[in-house]
Amino acid sequence: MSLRILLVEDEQELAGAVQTVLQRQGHVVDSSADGLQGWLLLSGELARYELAIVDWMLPGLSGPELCRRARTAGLQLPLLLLTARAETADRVEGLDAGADDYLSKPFAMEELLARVRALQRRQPSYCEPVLEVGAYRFDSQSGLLEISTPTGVVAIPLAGKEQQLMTYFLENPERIIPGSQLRNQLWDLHQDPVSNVVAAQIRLLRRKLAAHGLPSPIETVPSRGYRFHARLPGEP
Amino acid sequence: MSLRILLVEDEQELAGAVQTVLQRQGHVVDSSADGLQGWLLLSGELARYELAIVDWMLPGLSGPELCRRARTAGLQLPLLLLTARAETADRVEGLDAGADDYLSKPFAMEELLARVRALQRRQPSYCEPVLEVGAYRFDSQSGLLEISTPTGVVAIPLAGKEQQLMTYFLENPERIIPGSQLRNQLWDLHQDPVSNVVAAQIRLLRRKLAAHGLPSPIETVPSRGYRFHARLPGEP
DNA sequence: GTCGCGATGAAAAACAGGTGAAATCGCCTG
DNA sequence: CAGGCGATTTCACCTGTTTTTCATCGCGAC
Repeated sequence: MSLRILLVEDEQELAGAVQTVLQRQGHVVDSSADGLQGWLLLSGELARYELAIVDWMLPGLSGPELCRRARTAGLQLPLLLLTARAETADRVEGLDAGADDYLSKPFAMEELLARVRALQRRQPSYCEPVLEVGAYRFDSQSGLLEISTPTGVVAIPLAGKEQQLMTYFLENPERIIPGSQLRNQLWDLHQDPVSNVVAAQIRLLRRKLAAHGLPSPIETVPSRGYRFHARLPGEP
Repeated sequence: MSLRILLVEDEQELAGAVQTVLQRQGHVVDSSADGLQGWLLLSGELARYELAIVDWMLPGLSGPELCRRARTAGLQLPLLLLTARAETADRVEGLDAGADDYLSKPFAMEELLARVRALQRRQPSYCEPVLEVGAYRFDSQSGLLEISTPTGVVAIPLAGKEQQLMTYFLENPERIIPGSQLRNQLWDLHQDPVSNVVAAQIRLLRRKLAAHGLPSPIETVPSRGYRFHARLPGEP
C-alpha cells in the first residue's frame, strides 16, 4: 500500500508539493533535483525504489534518458514521466524510452495520486492487499493485524509506520534483516545518521503486541539485525 | 439531482463557459482539454463520473474514440458528444461509437442543460428522487431531510453541499468512507490538497442536525474515514 | 572492566484532524 | 450596481495520536 518512491524534479516548488502530497499518503519519498543524481539513487543499493516520478526536462540527465538507462539496467519499477508538453510525439518518445505513464503539467495532485495507484496495481509484482504468513494476517486495507492464537484471533489496529514495518517483516519472514536495510527502505534519506528510529519503532511494535498479551515475533540477532518468526511458539 | 460530470473540450473559452453553467446547476465538474487525459480521468477510480460531455475533435484522442473506449471498458454513464459538424453521417458515427446524445455547436446553454437533464432521466440506473434508509428519509426534490424520532418526525432543509453529502451517506450507510473519497466524489479536482473542506462540511451537517436536537449519525473513524449510521441509538 | 550495540522510558516534536470565527463567494434584491 | 444574505471555504488554534529524540541502561565480547 505504501511505496518507496524516487522523485526527480528540478522545479523546487512543484517538487516540494508533490513530495508532501505523496508523504501524506504514507509513501516514503526521496527527491532529487538533478537527473544524474536521480539515476545514481535509482541504480544504487541504498533503497529498492518501487516507483520513480521523473520530470522530462532536467539538469544532468533528461527524463527520457533516465528512463532508458533504467530499462537498460533491467530495473522493473514503474516510471511516471512529468512534462509540460502534451504533444503526441513526445508522448510516444517518453513511452519508447521505457516510461509506463505520462502526466502533463499542470496536473491536479489528486490525479497524480490516481496514476500512482494505477501504476502500482499494474505492476506484475503487485500483491494482494492482504498478507498472510503463519499465525499473522495483515490487511493493509483496514490496517488491521490479526494473530491466530490458541485461544482465538486477536485483531490489532496498526499505525502508519507500524504497518510498513509489519508489511516488511511479513514479506521477509524467518530472515535476518539488518537494521540499516529497514531504515533505507522504510525511511527516506536525509535524516540524522545517528538516529535510532528503527529500534524505537521496533519497540513500539513489540510493545503494542505485548499489550495484547502476545509474545514478540521479532527476534533481535545481535549486530546482524532482526528476524520475524511467523509461527507462535508451541504451534506447528 | 446533482451530477459528477467530466467535460472534455479543448476550446478554452467554451469549456470554461460550460463548466460554469453546469456548476451553477450544482453539478461537480472536472474538465480536461486533452482526449487521452480525459479518458484516463474517466476510466480511473478517482471519481465515479455520472456523465461525460465530450467534444468531437480533440488532441490526444478523438471524441468518438473516447466513447468507444468507454463502452468497451463497460462504462455505463451517459455520453454527450459536442461537435461543429451537423451532418447525419457524423451523427451516426457518434452514436455508433457509443454516445447517447449529440449536440451541434453552436448551441444555447439552455439546450445543453436540457439534454443533460434528459440523459439523466433516461439512465437505467436513474434512481428515485427519495432516499430512505433507517430513520432517515431524504427527498432530493425538495431538499428536505426527514428523521423519524421516537417523538415524531423532524424535517430539516439541507443546502446544496449538505444534500450531496447526505445523499452519499444514505447511498453508503454503515460503511467507512475515507475522507478522500468524499472529496473526490463531491468536490472537483484542482483544489488545494491541504484543504479541510470535507471536515468543515461534515461539521456543518452535524451541527445542523444537532441544532434540531438530533444525535449525530456520522461517526468519525480516526485516520480511516466517516461512517453513517442509519438507525438512531435505541431504535431497532 | 569497558566497549559497542541495541533496548528502554520519558519527553519532545510533528502530525492529523476537528473546531469556531471570520472571510469569501454567488446570488438576489432593492 | 451596491448591499445583504446564506452557503461555503479558509484560517488559526486546539486536541489527541504517532513518531522521533534523548539520556540512560543492560548485556555479551574482548
